[in-house]
Amino acid sequence: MSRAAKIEDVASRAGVSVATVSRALRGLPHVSQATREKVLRAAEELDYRPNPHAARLAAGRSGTVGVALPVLNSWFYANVLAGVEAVLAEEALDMHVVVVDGPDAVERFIAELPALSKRVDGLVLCDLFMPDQLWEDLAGGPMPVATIGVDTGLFDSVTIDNVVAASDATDHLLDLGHTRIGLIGAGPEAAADNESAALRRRGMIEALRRRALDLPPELEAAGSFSVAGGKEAMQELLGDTAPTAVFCLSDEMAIGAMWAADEAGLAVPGDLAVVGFDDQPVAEALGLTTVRQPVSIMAARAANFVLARLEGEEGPVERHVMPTQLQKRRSTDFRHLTHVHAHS
Amino acid sequence: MSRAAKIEDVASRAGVSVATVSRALRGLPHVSQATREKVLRAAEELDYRPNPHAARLAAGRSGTVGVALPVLNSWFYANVLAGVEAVLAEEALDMHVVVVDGPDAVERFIAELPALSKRVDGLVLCDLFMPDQLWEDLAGGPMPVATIGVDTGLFDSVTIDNVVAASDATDHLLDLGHTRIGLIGAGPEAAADNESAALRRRGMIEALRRRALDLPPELEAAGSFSVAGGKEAMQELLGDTAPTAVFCLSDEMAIGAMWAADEAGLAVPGDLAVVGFDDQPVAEALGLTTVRQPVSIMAARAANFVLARLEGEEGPVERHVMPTQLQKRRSTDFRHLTHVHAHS
DNA sequence: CTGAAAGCGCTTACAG
DNA sequence: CTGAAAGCGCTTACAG
Repeated sequence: MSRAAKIEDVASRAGVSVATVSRALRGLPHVSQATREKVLRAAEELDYRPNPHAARLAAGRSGTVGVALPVLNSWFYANVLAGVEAVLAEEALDMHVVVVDGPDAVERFIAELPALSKRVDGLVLCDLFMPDQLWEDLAGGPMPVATIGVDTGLFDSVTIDNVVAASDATDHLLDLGHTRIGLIGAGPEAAADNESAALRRRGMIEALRRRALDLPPELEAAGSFSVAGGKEAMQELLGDTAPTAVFCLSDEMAIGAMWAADEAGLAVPGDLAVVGFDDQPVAEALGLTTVRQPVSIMAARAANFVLARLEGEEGPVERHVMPTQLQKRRSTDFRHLTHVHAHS
Repeated sequence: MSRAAKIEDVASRAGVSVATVSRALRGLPHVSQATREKVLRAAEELDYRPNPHAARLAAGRSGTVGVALPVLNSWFYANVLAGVEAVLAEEALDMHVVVVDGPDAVERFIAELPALSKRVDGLVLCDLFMPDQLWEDLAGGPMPVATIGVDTGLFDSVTIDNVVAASDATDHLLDLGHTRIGLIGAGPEAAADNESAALRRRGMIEALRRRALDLPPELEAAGSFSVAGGKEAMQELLGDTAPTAVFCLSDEMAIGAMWAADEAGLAVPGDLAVVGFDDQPVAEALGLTTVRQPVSIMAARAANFVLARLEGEEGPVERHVMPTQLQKRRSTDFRHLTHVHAHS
């Protein structure tokens, strides 16, 4: 009802100076037990809440960690955000979300970095791709940074081995006897703005090469990382030169591909085997074979890297490569394939 | 390289006072064109970025809107967050995310409201349920608030008509000839912490009553709003008293229910018709009949309500009830049903 | 239109 | 262990 209490009110009520209140409330040393209790009581009685802006201005720290990611509403990034948020909430740190969607947004992000550095103490950057020079500029700055999905060698990072993950997935399809395998999610030009996609493409091509196969242009289709994007890409791939299997760079895309197959009257896996990427819960429900990556753990680890640096950790750059696992399910099940072959 | 410029540096470089710099940079009136340009140039040359903490402390405004939601990584809430974020980013406002998961977290949220009110100018509260008294306390405060999924009558709100949505879904199943219809997502005790679920349950019961049917306990199963939760709930419902149709309170749950049905050797919709809620993209891909709600629009509208109040809008409380639409798809397709009947 | 000055509410050396 | 005082970097009446 009355105006909010400020530190001065607490000080006078406790009969001490504001400096002492500040120390006592933040749990700093050099405060006698008796004084501390007196202060805590006064603060309690006044329902005192420190003004964060004043504290941040005075201390030169924001108690905030920034998180940059391309979108908020895909399964993968929503889980990244949730993972980071959980860690920060535990430490009573604020989270500052920045959505960096597309090349223009990256430019804006870069331009606003000096401003951003005034409002966050550290940064988690997820799947943000920018020129080397800018990474180095960032590294020259004072802010601890951890990256997810990108490994610059300059910052603590948590990634997966996209090449291995993709070649595992491809090997699985090859082992099932497929020779015409399509790729949905990355075209030959993927690289600048989506390094992960480029690496997965490379892993796939390497696996094909080992069996003397290649990835002709008519078996590749890019598209947005969504159900609709996957569907459209699959439709592009259908026709005379249709593959017998597709590797999709996200589960959403894989579901879209299965949808397109269904509409075209193709059975999965009989006429078309499908592999996804991520292993979101829906994938298991649908029997979708997919590459599992431990999203929450990756996000939490990146957040913890930043926290450790904020606490003064000085060690060398940590570059964690997390394991992925191919989850083999119905969408590539050879038994189904056999079954279908019996039909034809 | 050198230390970051502050407003004083800009002032002296432009040859004006800091007050003038402040006005010029924020586009306030009463600054001559010539002066403004001089200031802008100086700011540009020094790559000046205002310190947000100082500005917020001095102005008593945070330029930040808070968003509270139960989780970040479900489809629905991820889209709520994305919708709010898009609106705020457009206005160059910061977003402060607060995850309020479960009753304990609600208590903590309430306890921290005084602190929160110092760091945000307004609040979007999504599916937050608390005692009437606390809503009134909030309404007594200075902060503009908009609610999503809750209509207290005290704040601008955007909701759907859960009763109608659920009875539409139920009517659809009844029209198809189902008489044993299960409910997944809300038990008889749902209410305190999940009003939407309680309302949907009521809508279902009303639709059943109109046909002289009821909802016996063995046809209800609560569970977490996830694929796994839906699966478990469905498994509970299977057995001697299994329903021929289920209404699930989220698409994730519906997908889990279909999964359980599949594992039990039941065909959808032949042996079990399934209806979901939300209409996420995957639902269409799977042919899942579901209630569509316009999530992004709801989120954006709530955010805009808060913005309008922040800009001084004084009108009466806005209570928007958004339309929902039942999307009829394969998972309840009567033709399939007929087809199956022919078999038996 | 412009400036001098007070003030926003904290934290942090510096003394004692 | 504790306090007085300066300072963090802005905004905003108040004058002119």
